[in-house]
Amino acid sequence: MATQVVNHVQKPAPADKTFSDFPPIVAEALEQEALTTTYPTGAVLFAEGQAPRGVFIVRRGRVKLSICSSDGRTLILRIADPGCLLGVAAVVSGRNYEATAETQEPSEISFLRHTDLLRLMRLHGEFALWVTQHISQDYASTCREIRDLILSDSASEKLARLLVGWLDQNTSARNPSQMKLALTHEEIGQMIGSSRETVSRLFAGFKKQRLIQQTGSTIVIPNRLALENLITA
Amino acid sequence: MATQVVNHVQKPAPADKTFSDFPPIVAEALEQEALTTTYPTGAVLFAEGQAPRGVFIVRRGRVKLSICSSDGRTLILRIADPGCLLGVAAVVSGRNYEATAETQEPSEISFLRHTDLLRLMRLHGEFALWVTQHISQDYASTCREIRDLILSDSASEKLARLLVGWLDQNTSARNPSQMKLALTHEEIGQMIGSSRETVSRLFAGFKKQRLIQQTGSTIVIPNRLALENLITA
DNA sequence: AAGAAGTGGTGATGGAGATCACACATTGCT
DNA sequence: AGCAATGTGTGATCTCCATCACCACTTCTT
Repeated sequence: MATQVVNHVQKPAPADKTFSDFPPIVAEALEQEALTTTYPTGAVLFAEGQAPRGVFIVRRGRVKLSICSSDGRTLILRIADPGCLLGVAAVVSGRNYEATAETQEPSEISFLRHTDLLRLMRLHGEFALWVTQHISQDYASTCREIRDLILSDSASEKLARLLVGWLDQNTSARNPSQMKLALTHEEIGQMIGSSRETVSRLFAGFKKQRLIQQTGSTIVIPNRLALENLITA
Repeated sequence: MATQVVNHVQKPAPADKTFSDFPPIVAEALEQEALTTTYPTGAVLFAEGQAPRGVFIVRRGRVKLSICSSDGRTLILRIADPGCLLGVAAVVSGRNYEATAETQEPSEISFLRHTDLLRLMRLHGEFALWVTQHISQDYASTCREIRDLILSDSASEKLARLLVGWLDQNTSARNPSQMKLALTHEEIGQMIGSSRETVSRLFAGFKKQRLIQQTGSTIVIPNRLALENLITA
C-alpha cells in the first residue's frame, strides 16, 4: 500500500556513530555538519515559542513532543523514535517552534544548525527532498491525530485508537499482541485530550470487558478486533 | 517577529497567467510544467484516501480542506487562499491524500504531476526549499488548529479564537474590525468541532453581549479585546 | 406561485466526562 | 526501614453541549 517514493525512511536507526542508515548524500552531509550529544531524561531540546536554532535528529531514545494551552493544560502530539527529525517546520518557515521537545529517557540526539540545514537543502535537492519527506510524515501524522481526536467524541474510542496504533508500531518480536506501557495515565490523558481519571476508568472498563490484560507495565491485547470495534462505533 | 527565511511566501497572488509572484526558479519551473484549469464551485480537487496524483496550486478562489470521520462527521482543516500549495505531503511521502480539497467558489488552480514535482525538487534545491516552506506553514497552522481545538474545551472560546483569527487575516482595507462571513453556521461548526445549533446559540450570545454585530453577511467586531478575553478564560 | 432545498433560531432533554475529594499502591531516596 | 513523591482507583456532583424536534425565512427551481 502507499507507494514509498524514497526508501530509507523511518527505519529504527541503530545507534552507531555514523549516519549510515540514511541516504548517502544525507549521511555524508550530516557526518560533516551535525553535532551529536547525549541527553538525560527530561532534557528540553526546544520549547514552544522559542526562535528556531536548528533541527534535531533522534539517534537513540524517545522524545516527547507536546503543546501547551494558556491555562497550563498539555497535549502530547507524539513520541518521536530514533530516525525522527524534529523542528524542521520551524527552521524552514522561520517561525518559532510550534511544540516542545523533551526527552523521555536518556537519548542521543544530533543537532544541525539552522543555517547549515538551509544551505544543505539549497545545495542538494536530494537532501532537501529527504527533509521534506520527514516533515510530510509529521504533517500526515498530525492530520491523523487531529481527526482521531476531534471526530471521535467518546473518550473510549480515542483510547482504543491509541492502543491499536501502539500495537502497530510495536511489530516487535515474538508476541505481537503484547507491549510495554511507557506512559502514565496522566500522559495518556494528554495524548487523547481527556483527564487522568477518565483514563483510569477507561482502563478499568476495558479490563472488565476483557479487551486488555495488564500485569505491571505490560499490556496484552488478546482480541484486537474487539478493540477495533469500539472505533467504528 | 518570526524571521522570514525566504520572502515571496503566501502573498495573495494576482491571477495572472505567469507565476511571477513566486521566486524566479520556481516561477520558471511552474510555467513550463504546470497545467492551469478553472473549476466551478464544489469541484473536488482530491479526496481523502486517494493515491496522490500531484500537487495543486491555488491561483484564484478559495479551497476548503477537510477530513472526515467514519460516521460521516466532517472537520474543516482550513480554507486555502491563492498562493497555497495543496497535496504536497501526500506526494512527497507517497501516502494517500490526508484531506479532501473542494473549491468554495469558482477557482483557478494549477496542477503539477507528482513525478514532475519530485524531479524538480531533486534538481533544484531552491525549488525543494520553496516546497518545504509551504508544507512547513501547513504543519504549523495544523498544530495551532489542534491546540486551539483540543486545549480549549468551551465552544465559545473556540469560536472567539476563530473570529479573532479571521480578523487577523482580513487586514483588508479601511475597516479592520469588519469582515464578510463566507461560511454557514454548519461549516463554522465543522471548523471548531461543534454542532450547528451550538454555533447559532453562540452567535446569539455574542450579539447579546455586544461582542459582535451582524448585518447580512457582514460582521463587525467593535471590541476585539473583549473577544480575546474569552480566550484566556 | 408553489414547492423544494438550504439555512438559521430556540426550547427540552440526556449523557459523557471534567472536576473535586479522597484512599490506596508503588517507587525511590536517606 | 520509613518517609516523600508520584502514580492509580473510584465515588459524587455538576456543567456543557449534542441531539431531537420544530418553526421561520430565504433562495432557487419548475
